[in-house]
Amino acid sequence: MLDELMPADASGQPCAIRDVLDWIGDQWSLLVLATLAPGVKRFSQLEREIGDVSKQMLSKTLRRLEQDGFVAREVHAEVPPRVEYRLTPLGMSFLEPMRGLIRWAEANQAAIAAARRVAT
Amino acid sequence: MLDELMPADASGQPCAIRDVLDWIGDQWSLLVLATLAPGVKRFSQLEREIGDVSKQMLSKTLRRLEQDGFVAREVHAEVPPRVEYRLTPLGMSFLEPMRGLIRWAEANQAAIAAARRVAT
DNA sequence: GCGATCTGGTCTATGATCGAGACCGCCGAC
DNA sequence: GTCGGCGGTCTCGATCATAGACCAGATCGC
Repeated sequence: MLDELMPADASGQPCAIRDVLDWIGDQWSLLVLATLAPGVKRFSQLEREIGDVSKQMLSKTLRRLEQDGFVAREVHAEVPPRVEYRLTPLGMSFLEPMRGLIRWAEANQAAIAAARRVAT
Repeated sequence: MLDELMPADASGQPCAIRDVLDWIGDQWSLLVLATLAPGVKRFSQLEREIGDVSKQMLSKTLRRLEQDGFVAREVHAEVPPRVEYRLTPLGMSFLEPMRGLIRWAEANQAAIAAARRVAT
């Protein structure tokens, strides 16, 4: 598993780690996914909840997540316009392993903060 | 867990997801960690195995991972110089949840590739 | 002796990327 | 009429990554 990380090794398969990093390895995707976890949200709601994301990056991130099938976008033709984003089943299934990562992060936050302080 | 993602919410705690993203959310950290998983490696060995990382980014990434306590750096005063990198226990423990993510990636690679193709 | 080579990096020039904030059309409230 | 909310897009600098040249120190072939 871990040995399959060449850009594209002899077997020609594109390497899962690299793919997952391509999909969600940027600054915001994970945050958006996590913010969307509790349920349907609107654009400005995401903007507010995440707090320090620019509209541009939020828009871009959402479009990419939509393209990759992690979130679904639903436009309601009202005034003012209402656009809702929700996790697809794929997006939800992705949250599963993510939870493991977050749990780890919570458990080891202190250890890393300590390591960082000690570092010369 | 997932609802704790504000930049720094009322409770003042720095939000685990954001932290984990700060630590390993960049393009190369995860790849380096995974490459280092099988055991001790030298700088140029990492460079070769990862393949498309620049020396600069590899150097920078390694220094950050070292600072954060994920990898240990050992310099042998020989000629030519030899520098070895290895995972610390913290780094190894991090690989645990990562494996879940990689498994997910492998299982869902096809689904995402499909979603991407369908995307208008 | 004399250059080539190996190592683990750093430095520099150049291009990609990102964030802040202005701007947009639409409409209802004031 | 003009102010605001909505869901974005556009433009402008600042930041960031990438490729590739360069470095010291020692050893190797010749």
